[in-house]
Amino acid sequence: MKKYRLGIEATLEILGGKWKALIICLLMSGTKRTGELQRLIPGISQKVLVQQLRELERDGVVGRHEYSEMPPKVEYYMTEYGVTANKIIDIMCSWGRDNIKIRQQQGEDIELLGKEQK
Amino acid sequence: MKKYRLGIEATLEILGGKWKALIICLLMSGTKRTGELQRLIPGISQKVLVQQLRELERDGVVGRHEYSEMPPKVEYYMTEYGVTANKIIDIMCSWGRDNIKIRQQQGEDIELLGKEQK
DNA sequence: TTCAGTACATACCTGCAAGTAAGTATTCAG
DNA sequence: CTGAATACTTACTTGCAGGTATGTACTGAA
Repeated sequence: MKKYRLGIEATLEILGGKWKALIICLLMSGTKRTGELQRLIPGISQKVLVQQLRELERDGVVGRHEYSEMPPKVEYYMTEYGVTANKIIDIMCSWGRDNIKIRQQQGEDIELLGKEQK
Repeated sequence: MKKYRLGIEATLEILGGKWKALIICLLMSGTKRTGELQRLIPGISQKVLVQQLRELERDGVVGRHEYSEMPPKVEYYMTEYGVTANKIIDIMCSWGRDNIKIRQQQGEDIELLGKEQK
């Protein structure tokens, strides 16, 4: 019997992996192929990418569509349920961005890459 | 130079520790002493509690007030900045609770302890 | 003079998420 | 029949968050 003390624990299990939020952000803007994700996330290894995608799939957040073609082609997309996480991701992103700004103003040597919209 | 790809990474660094969200939830409802927190979080070790509190303090989320009394007395509380995380914590909690409910309906052997309000 | 209460620190250990590197399967193009 | 392209496995290694156990400092009560 698995026990949670707070709902947030379940949330962190699903979205708290090192790369999961990033993967979700990318899939939010549309279906992506495996190799595409890999190119969009420099630094992640293939093993870990597949692993995180499998976990997100298991948790019902992303879907996987395998075309029976050769060479292989697999696409990942947000499920209907996964899209409900949108609000969380957005809030966490904007709070984090604010936090980074504050720390920059305090002279910390940090940077937010890319221009996240909003 | 520390680099972030998305704001959410900074958020997870601050709120993503194993016990941090729980600590914040408890402090949301008022100032607490060290020992009090320890009693409210069965399972956490003293070392880790202190460690997480220090990190939250370093990140400006909680404040620490030390009374110069004997025996020692220390109190922790949410800072003005920390309170801005309220919305995140709430959303993550409610999304997680929904997730747990769904999984229970699917017959998974999990449970949400305590009766979180709302 | 020993113990209880409080809030730590310090040293050491462990498990698991993540990283590295190499192998598998399939088909078509040349 | 070799190599490229794609999407994976599998085996091994590493780093570090978190856990365990014990020590320190201070004072008043018994």
